[in-house]
Amino acid sequence: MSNIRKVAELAGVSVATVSRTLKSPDIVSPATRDKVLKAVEAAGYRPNRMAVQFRSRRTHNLAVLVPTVANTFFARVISGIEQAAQQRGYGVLLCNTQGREEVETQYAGMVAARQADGVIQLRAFNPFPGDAVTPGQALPMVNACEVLDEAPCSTIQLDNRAAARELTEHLISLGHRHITMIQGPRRSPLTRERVAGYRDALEAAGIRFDASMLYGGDFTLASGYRAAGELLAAPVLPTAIFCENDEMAIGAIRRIREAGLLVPDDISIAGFDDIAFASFSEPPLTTIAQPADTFGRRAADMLIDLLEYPATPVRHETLPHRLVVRDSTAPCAWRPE
Amino acid sequence: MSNIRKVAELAGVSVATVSRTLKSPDIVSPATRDKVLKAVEAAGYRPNRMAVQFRSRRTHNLAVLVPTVANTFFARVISGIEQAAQQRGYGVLLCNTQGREEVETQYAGMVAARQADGVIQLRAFNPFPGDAVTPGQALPMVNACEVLDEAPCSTIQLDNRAAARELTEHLISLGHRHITMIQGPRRSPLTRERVAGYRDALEAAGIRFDASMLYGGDFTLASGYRAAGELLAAPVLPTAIFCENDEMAIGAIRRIREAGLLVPDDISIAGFDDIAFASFSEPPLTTIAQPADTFGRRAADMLIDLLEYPATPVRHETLPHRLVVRDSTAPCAWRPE
DNA sequence: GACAATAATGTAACCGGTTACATCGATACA
DNA sequence: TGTATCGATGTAACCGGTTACATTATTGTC
Repeated sequence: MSNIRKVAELAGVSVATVSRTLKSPDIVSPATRDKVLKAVEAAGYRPNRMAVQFRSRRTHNLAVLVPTVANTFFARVISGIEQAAQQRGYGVLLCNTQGREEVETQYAGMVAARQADGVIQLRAFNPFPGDAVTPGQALPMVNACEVLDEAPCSTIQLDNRAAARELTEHLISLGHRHITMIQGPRRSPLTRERVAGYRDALEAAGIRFDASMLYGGDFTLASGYRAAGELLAAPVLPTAIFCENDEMAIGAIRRIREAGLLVPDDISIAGFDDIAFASFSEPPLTTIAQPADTFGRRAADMLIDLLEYPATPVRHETLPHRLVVRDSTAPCAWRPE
Repeated sequence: MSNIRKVAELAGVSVATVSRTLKSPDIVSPATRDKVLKAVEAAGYRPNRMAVQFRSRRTHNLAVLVPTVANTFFARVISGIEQAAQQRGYGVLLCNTQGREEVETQYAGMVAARQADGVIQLRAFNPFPGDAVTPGQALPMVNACEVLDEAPCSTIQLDNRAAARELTEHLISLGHRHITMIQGPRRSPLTRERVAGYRDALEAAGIRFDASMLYGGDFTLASGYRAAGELLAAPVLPTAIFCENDEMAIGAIRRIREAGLLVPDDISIAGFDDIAFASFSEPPLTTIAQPADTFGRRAADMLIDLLEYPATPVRHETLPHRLVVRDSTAPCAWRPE
C-alpha cells in the first residue's frame, strides 16, 4: 500500500504539496498538480482514511441506534438515513440494540471513543451516561421517530397524538363505539401519545375510555396475533381495533380470520405506519401513513448539520401524517345496545 | 478529552505502562495496575479508537453491501450480521447500493481506503476493481445469499436450484401442469438457478418448459402485483404461480384477488424465503424457508475468521432450505385438456 | 533595479496510541 | 560478592496524513 511519502518522492515534491494537491488543488501550480496527479495514478495511491480521520478527528460515520432492523418501518428509516449520509460523505454504522439499554449505552460509547461523530437514536432513550450531558450543550445526537420527553437534542417526530385521534375519529365516524387498542410497549412515549389521542377522540365523542380495552403488544406480527387472541376471549367483542402499527394489525387480522370472523364485516381493523405490506394485505389496511424515509433523511441531515456547524440550534420538527382509508375498516354493522 | 499521556502523568507512570495496563494487565505489577486504573477512572479516560485503529491498521468494521435494506429478507440477514459482528467486537458499516454498481465499487473503495477491514457482499457482483483481485489471494470479502459464479472469495448460499425444484415438484404433485413463474432480475444468478430448478422439475414430469411462462419482477410487492396483471391478461391462465420471493407472491395474490379470482381455489401461489409476513398473509403462503439470520451470522463469522486468521481457506457453504406448505397452494381443480 | 506583496513549495511538529528496545532493580546462584 | 536472569518500567520511534510556519520564487510598482 503506497503512502503519501512515496507519492511525494515519485513526483519529486514534498508531502505537503501532495496533500494540498488533493485537498485544495487550486493553491497548487498547474504544472506541479499534473506531476502529482500522475504520481498518484502511478502509485495507485489512496489516502488512508484512518490516518485522515485520526488527524482531523472526524470519522465521518454516524451511529444509528435502532431496536431492530428487521422491522419494516425502521428498515425504511434506515434506508433514508443511509441515502442522506452517503450524499454528504458520511458512513452509517448500524447498531442493532434489541431494545437493550446496556447495548445502547455501549454503542453510544463509540461516539466518546471517536468511532462515530454522532448518533441517530430511533428510540426514546438517552444512551449517553448522565454526566456526559452538559446542559445547554448540544449532544451530537438526533432523536427521531420515538422521541424522549425532554430530549437534550434535536428531534423529529410525528404528531402521534393527533394522528391517533384522527384514526380513532375515523372509526367513530363509521359508527364504532366499542374500539379496543393493541398497543406497543407500555412505557414508550409513542404508546403514551397514541393512547392519549385515542382517548381524546373517544371522550370527545362521549365514549367512556376503559383501560381494560388496551391490549399489550410489541410491534411484531406475532404479538398482534397474540393480542387479538386475548381480545377475542373477552366476554364482549369490540367492533373495531386500533393497532399501534401495521405489523400488529396484520397479525390481528390473521387471528380474527382464524376465529371465523371477517374483517371488516365483523371487526374493523386499523394500523399505523403504512408500510408497503399495508396496501397488499387482505383486506388492504386503513392506517396512518408516515414518511419513513423522510424521517431518516431529515435525521441524517440534521445530525450532519450539527456536526459541521456546531452552532446549529436544537430543533424539534414534526413531520406530516395522513390518514389512509382502505378496506379494513367499514361502518359498524350492529349497535351493541 | 483526556488522553493516555494525561493518565500517565496522573498515575505517575509512563504512557507505555498505561497502555500495557489496559491491553495486557498481567505483565504489570498489581500496585502499578491499581494506580493506573484509578487514574483512568479519575480522568474518565477512553482510548481513542481512531488512534488505535490507525496504529493497528484495523478498523474493526465490516462493510455490508446490500441492494436494499428495505427488503424484509435482507433486513433479517443484516440483523444476523450485526449480532455476530457485535459479539466479536466488530461494527457494521451499512452500504445501501440500490443495485447500482458504481455505488458498490465506491463502497468497496472503503476497504481499500481502510475504512472497513472487509466486505460482506449480498449480491452477485464483485465490487473490487478488476486488478485488485489477485488470483489465489483471498479478498477480505464474503459473498452471501446471491453469489457470483466464480467468486474469488468464500460464499454462503442456498441450493437454489434444488429448492426451486422441490417447490415446483410440490405444485406438480398437486396436479398443476400449467405453472408460470414470476422471476427476479433476469441477469441474477439467483434467478438463473431458480429457473433451472423449476425447469428440472417440469421436465422430469414431462411438462414442456416454455420461456413465455416466465414473467419479470424485481423482488418488490409492486412488481409481483404488476407481473400478475400481465399474466392474467394472457390467453390461457396458469393454475399455479411460482414467485421467486414472498413479497412478489403477496403482490400477486392481491392482484389475482382484485381480478375476482381466489387463491388457492383458482390459482395456487408459492413464494420463496419465508419472511415473517408469509405466515400472516391471506392465505398463508407456501414457500421455501431459508435461514436468513444464519446467512448473516455465518457471513460475519467467516469474514472475521478470514480477517483474524488470514490463512483461513476459501470455503463455500450451503445452508439448508425447507419447503413449508401452507394454504396458498391446493390441488389443481381442473385439467386444461 | 529595488523592494513589497504574493504565490508556490518545503520542513517538521503533531494527532494518540503501540511496541521494540533500553534500563533498572531484585533475586538466584556460584 | 559478582554475575546471570528475569520482571517491571521507561524512552522514543512509528503509523500516515495535515497544517502552521518558514523559505523561496514570482510578479507588480515606483
